[in-house]
Amino acid sequence: MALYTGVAFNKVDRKGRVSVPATYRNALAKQGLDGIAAFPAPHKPAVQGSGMDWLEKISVRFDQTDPFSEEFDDERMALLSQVRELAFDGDGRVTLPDDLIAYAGLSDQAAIVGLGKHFQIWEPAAFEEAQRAAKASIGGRQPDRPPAPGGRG
Amino acid sequence: MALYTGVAFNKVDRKGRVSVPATYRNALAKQGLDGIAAFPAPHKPAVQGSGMDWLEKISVRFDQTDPFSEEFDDERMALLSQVRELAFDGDGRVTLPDDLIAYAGLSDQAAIVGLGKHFQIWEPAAFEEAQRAAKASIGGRQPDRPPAPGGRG
DNA sequence: TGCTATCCCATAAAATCCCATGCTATCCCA
DNA sequence: TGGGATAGCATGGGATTTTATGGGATAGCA
Repeated sequence: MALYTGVAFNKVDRKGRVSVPATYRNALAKQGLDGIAAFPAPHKPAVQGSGMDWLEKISVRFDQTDPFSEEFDDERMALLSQVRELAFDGDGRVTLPDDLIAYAGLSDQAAIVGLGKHFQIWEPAAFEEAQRAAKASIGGRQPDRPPAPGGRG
Repeated sequence: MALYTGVAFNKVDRKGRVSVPATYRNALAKQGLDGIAAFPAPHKPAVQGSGMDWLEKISVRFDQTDPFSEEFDDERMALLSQVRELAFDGDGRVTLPDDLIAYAGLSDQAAIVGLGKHFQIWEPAAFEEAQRAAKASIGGRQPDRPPAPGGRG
């Protein structure tokens, strides 16, 4: 299984398009996926992304009860109604919907942050701040500059 | 496998027609279906829609229960007897019957809400409220960390 | 013949595709 | 090992195609 790592600072153009780092795309392509699933990251002002395989895993869980059970109704609606399936254009970009752009506070640049099995898209300044806070909270020594996505470190 | 996700706010015109989002139509078309199955959503003031696959699936589930049990009899009748097949017109719209419009309280706008294997058609304000409630009820639980079945973490 | 449901066409807006351009990293060869 | 050639990537913008939507024409039915 591929892991998303590193950070890329890419442009958000006037049409709301963002290049997904090639390393991510390659990882997704190996799974036969030609796009990503995106939704508002819980608790964070960011867009969370992953492969559609993740989405299918989620949905299976929702279908385990009888059709009249209300057990998962809330989760289904809270989650699935906010998920967007974004296909790559011919050049490996996705177009972010307006509501997700607004949720993450994006303007013309985006930090695409690898987090293992998923990744997040941040407004760069907000990301720097969140990263600073994260480093402080773990207290360890960290490199000043994050490695490029999928980089050799 | 295709999943219905995201929300579309579409018009309900004076003839009761609603555009089904193109992404949904494509998914339905793969099932060889040129329309949707629609019925009152259980427990919710909304129209529930799906392809035939979903109906077959729940039908099977009904049949797996103890044949002498009356547990699902009422529900089965309530649901399956109310299912209507709504065909697409040439432009990918369906005409909602008056009783379903009334049941969902629709006027001139509809929120078409993806819920995985099925979707629902809501009056927009009612949907916003339901979504807010749903989010609140699950808190910020991470989607990859499902609650134990039957439990509310 | 009046009403309703279905089909068909027109249009504006939006999403998608396609190509061109620098730039950078990689490869190849002397 | 230097340096040019090559391929891959991020980006911009325009052309094209799809969508969503409104309205009218047509056909079916009571």
